[in-house]
Amino acid sequence: MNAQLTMEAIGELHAVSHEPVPAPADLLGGSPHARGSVAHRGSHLAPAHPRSLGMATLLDGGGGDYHHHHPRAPEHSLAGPLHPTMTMACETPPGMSMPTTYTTLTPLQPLPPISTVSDKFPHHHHHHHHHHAPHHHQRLAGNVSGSFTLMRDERGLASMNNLYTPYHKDVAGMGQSLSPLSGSGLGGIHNSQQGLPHYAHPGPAMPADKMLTPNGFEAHHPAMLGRHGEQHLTPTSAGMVPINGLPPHHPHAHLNAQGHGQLLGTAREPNPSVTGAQVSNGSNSGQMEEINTKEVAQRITTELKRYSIPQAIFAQRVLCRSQGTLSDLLRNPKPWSKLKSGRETFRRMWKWLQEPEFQRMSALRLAAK
DNA sequence: CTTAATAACATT
DNA sequence: AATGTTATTAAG
Repeated sequence: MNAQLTMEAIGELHAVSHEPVPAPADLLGGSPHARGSVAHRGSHLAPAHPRSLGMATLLDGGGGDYHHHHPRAPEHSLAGPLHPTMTMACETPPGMSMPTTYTTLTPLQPLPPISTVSDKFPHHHHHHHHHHAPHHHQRLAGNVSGSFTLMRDERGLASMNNLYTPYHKDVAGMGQSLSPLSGSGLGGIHNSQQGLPHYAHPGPAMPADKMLTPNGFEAHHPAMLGRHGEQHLTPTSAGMVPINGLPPHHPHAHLNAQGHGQLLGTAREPNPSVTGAQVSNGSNSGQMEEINTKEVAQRITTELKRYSIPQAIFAQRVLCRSQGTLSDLLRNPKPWSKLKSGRETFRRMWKWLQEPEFQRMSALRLAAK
């Protein structure tokens, strides 16, 4: 049964087929969604070309064939012990046993640069206290590797290999660059190349599958406002494996310095130059200051599409909300300042974005319906 | 703010 | 045509 449960849970995520490739420029074929009118989401078109990702390489280890334990647990039996870090869904599964965690510290690779930092899992999300003063806290990149090291076999991960495959509307078009985006006016993101995501390597430099998958190691996001140290997480991705020669190479164009004062609420500030924008923020998992809801919304949307995760699923498992809510939030994110209780929802989204692949997936397959 | 229900569109 | 997703809207 477990198997089934598990599968069911992860069943949500089927095949994945996306690529960091900056799509051609489909620019949402136009989803004008005229409110109150017919003809809404017109068409997402732009059938992406599914490609085999190397994501599997990430942590496929646990093909997900061995399930034992959990004699009971009828509904949500969370087949996998997650870290206390992540915010589990709303309901706390009764039989939550975490000791089972086989913290398989995969040795991964003996990264050269890493040797000192030894291990230390900076996995202390949650906990809003102790902040490090803005001193020179130069964290070695190595530290990062250590953090990822703690990824343990997640059978659920297997799902990553093949995620959903429902809509292929294509996602690459938007990219997380967040352009001007205007809450309600323009809505014209025609910036075709706006993408330039971290993996903006449209070039012909990918014979087979050089850049693995996005691994979602987006360590930094511009969505946060307020001050944050800058932690250059160089996600060497534990599972990155020696496939490409230059994994952590993100040609970010960090600029975007807005942030302070007003959280572009109505977003009427077309800041095209802010395209890439990523800087500030980074290590604040416990409590974030202001979250650029707009950004987060966009990002979430992108990621969801990237992995073909239906809003319903994400909303329910990660946000503990309904699909409609999420849809609305994503479409009309209100400025953090104006949010009251909705903040939590956004927090979760933000948090999710911060999570590494593993956790993200785990969260998704938490309670199976 | 959120849910739940539903219409509209997309995909297979 | 069937199934799946998202956008919308009314109600709590």
